[in-house]
Amino acid sequence: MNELALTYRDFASREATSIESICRALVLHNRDKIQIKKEDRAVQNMVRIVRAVISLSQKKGFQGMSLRDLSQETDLSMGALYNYFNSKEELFEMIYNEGKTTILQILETHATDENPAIRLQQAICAHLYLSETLPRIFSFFFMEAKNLSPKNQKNVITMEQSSERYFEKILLDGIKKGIFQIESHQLMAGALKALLQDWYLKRYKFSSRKISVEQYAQFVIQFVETNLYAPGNR
Amino acid sequence: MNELALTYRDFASREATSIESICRALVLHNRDKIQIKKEDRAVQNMVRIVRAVISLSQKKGFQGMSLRDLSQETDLSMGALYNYFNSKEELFEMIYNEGKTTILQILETHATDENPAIRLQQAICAHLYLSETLPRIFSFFFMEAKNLSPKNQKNVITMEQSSERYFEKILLDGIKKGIFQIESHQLMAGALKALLQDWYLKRYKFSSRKISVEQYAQFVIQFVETNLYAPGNR
DNA sequence: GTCTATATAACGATAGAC
DNA sequence: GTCTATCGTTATATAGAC
Repeated sequence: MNELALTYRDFASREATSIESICRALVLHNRDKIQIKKEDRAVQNMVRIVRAVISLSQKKGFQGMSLRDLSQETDLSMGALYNYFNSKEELFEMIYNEGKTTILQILETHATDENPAIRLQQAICAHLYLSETLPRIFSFFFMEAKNLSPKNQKNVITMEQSSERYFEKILLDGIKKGIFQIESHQLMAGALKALLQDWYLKRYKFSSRKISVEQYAQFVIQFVETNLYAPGNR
Repeated sequence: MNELALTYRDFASREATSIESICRALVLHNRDKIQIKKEDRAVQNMVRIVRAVISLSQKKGFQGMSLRDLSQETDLSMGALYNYFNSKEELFEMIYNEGKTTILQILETHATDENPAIRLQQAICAHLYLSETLPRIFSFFFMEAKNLSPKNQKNVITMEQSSERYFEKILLDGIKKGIFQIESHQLMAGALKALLQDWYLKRYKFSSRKISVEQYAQFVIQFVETNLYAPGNR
């Protein structure tokens, strides 16, 4: 087995990403909307709320989740919930925006090598490891993006495509430096993104087959690289 | 450009798949649930209903779609709608089951060559062309499968995985005959499925880049085949 | 076969006691 | 800071006129 450019262990030790850390940032960024004064209590309960939202959305969709469902799942009354947000829609946007910020930040932190071949491997690993840590957040974003209000719909495209553009840039750099031989960096980046998404959208499949995230990273890198260096590629 | 094992033109001329034909089958299979006696009228209005369901679900999800929305979009009153189904959940299941049957049938019809290399190309093309004809139905299935009642959840897995298993079988056959050299036919089939799903889940992307379904078919075949014949493959 | 009108339940959201 | 009680609205579903 080849060495991975980034191991899950290394990634996990450098990034303490969790729902907790996202919720702390979320509380700080929305101090005006959240009426609870004690920060620790606000974060603590927001964690329960976010966990419940993601879990219930997975079962019936965000629109299908009622605030009574949410109240029951969090053991907070309806009245209490409304101290943490002003409307159901606002709750969605708080979660969405905070997750988006966190994810994009982390992806850019880990792929830094100046050799595009290595940078590509780092980016693939970082994306997979992050979605391994927060699989339900990733699939929540993918499945519920349509619930964003029209004014925020632009951001969806930005989020959905921004990581793809990041891969495109790496591929372009590799082509320019004569390392990669490919015809369409756009199709290639899109295909790569599809393979990365599969990891969190079909989680049950991989876990039932006992495939680890590092094994899958290795597979994806191999699968893509075969096409980057094959001269017959169209 | 290599010749495709199956062109879109050939596929389209053999298959007259459309929402209309699916709705006709749907009406016939649910004669007990639909109270409209004249078949033609039933089919005609069911087409409007199904189109509206898929369109509204795309915007706000099936759960987020109210029957008032549906009434407005179809120009049928609430009362009239209930002559076509007995509950919102039943409507969902009628559409889901009928689409599932149709799709699986068609996929199996087109990949028949005894050479696994060619059969694989045929299956890839058939899957892409069918999802090109009915893109919104495919993404409806993917996004809304969670709305199935628990007793039908088993079927989801069957539907989601049955086409993947079909690809697995082709790959296994190719390995046995010494044509393909791959380590894990399961990972390979999964990756292939992810690439095929990308076509209907990210439709806006491909259409804005003016990539035709045949171009994408060519790309996917190339992308996968490079890995089937590369001896370095893990 | 389709309509209008309505029954009944659940929804998001708020007010005020504690 | 959280609760209970309840507001006004909207949901699914049905009944009966045409």
